[in-house]
Amino acid sequence: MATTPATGRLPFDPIAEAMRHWREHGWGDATRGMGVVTSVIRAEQILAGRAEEAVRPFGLTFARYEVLMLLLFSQRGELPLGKIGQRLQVGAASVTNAIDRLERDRLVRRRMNPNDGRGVLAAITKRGRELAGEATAALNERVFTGLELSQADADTLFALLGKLRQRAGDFD
Amino acid sequence: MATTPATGRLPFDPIAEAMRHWREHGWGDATRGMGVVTSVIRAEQILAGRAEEAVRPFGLTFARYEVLMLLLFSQRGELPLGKIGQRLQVGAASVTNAIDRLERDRLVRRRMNPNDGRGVLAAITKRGRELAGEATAALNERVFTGLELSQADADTLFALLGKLRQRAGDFD
DNA sequence: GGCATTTACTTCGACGTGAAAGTATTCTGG
DNA sequence: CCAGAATACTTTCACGTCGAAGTAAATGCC
Repeated sequence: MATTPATGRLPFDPIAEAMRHWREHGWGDATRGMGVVTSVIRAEQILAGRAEEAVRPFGLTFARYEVLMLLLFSQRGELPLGKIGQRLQVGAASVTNAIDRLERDRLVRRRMNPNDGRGVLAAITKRGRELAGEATAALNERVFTGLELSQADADTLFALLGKLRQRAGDFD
Repeated sequence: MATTPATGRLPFDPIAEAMRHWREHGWGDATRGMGVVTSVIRAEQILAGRAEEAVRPFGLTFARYEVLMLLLFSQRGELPLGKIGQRLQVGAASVTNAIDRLERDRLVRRRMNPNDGRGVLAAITKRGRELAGEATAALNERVFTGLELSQADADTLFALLGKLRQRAGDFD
């Protein structure tokens, strides 16, 4: 009848396997980078999947949740769409899309930007604030706490990813 | 006229900023996890974006490239679709989709599985092998080498992500 | 002031992905 | 041997994302 999304777990590490192939083909100098990139991608699949799952009961996606939190934390509870894209590092089209759906669910309202005739402000609603709070509680409890890494490992991982992000030109 | 995808870089780390908010709201025990999860997601955006870019000139996406490499490395140059999903950890629908497009571009051919009437084998073609080789050269040169991390940092990062993946039940 | 350029969004199309449901085939327990 | 369950794919739908192109308003520069 119905099929589940993810398949079963493997008896070996597919990334280690790929690295073996890389070496065998004489691409040794790229092996480390390949392993890192592939690992980041796979870790993201796992963690993002959990986040998505935690937030789904609230009718949210993680992308929309992020927009909501950004607005929640903003001083006036509203931001120009462009700023949102900048902060979340997604293209303008993605922001338009997210705001469309948040507005459909009355979690956000679009407003003309009084200081810029081209601009649009997304303003979080009361409902939006409430839902953001509930979704955060779920995320904190079901995903952010209880990661399968010691605090020291988590700190190291965070630091290394920060280094990578910064050097990649993400901020600063 | 046309707008570029990503916006400019920020003068501060948006993740550090979010962590500050988390602490202010009394969610201190989830702050570390939030930082790690968010960092992994953001790092993936950066690295996957580069990989996608490197592979695009060959008419490939990274997802399809991965399928191609899996077939290239397989002993007979062909695998049942189910195995592919298992190895890449994606759902059956995604595999069907990827194979559809690879077949459209004649990089892969579908074959009935002689040992299982329900099954389908994806077999890489000569063109597929050639393109996979070229795309790999581009990836190795433009993405996998020259990561902005020292070898030691890269090794640590790889090890930590491996620990995370394994404990999350990815393999083993 | 007035025209070219830039900026802020929106729209459209292509793509990958998960969820859910459908079909065909193989396996299993009695 | 056969009915029910599990498998292997496919299909459809919702969604997020990028790339490209379009519109409208603000800026810049003579």
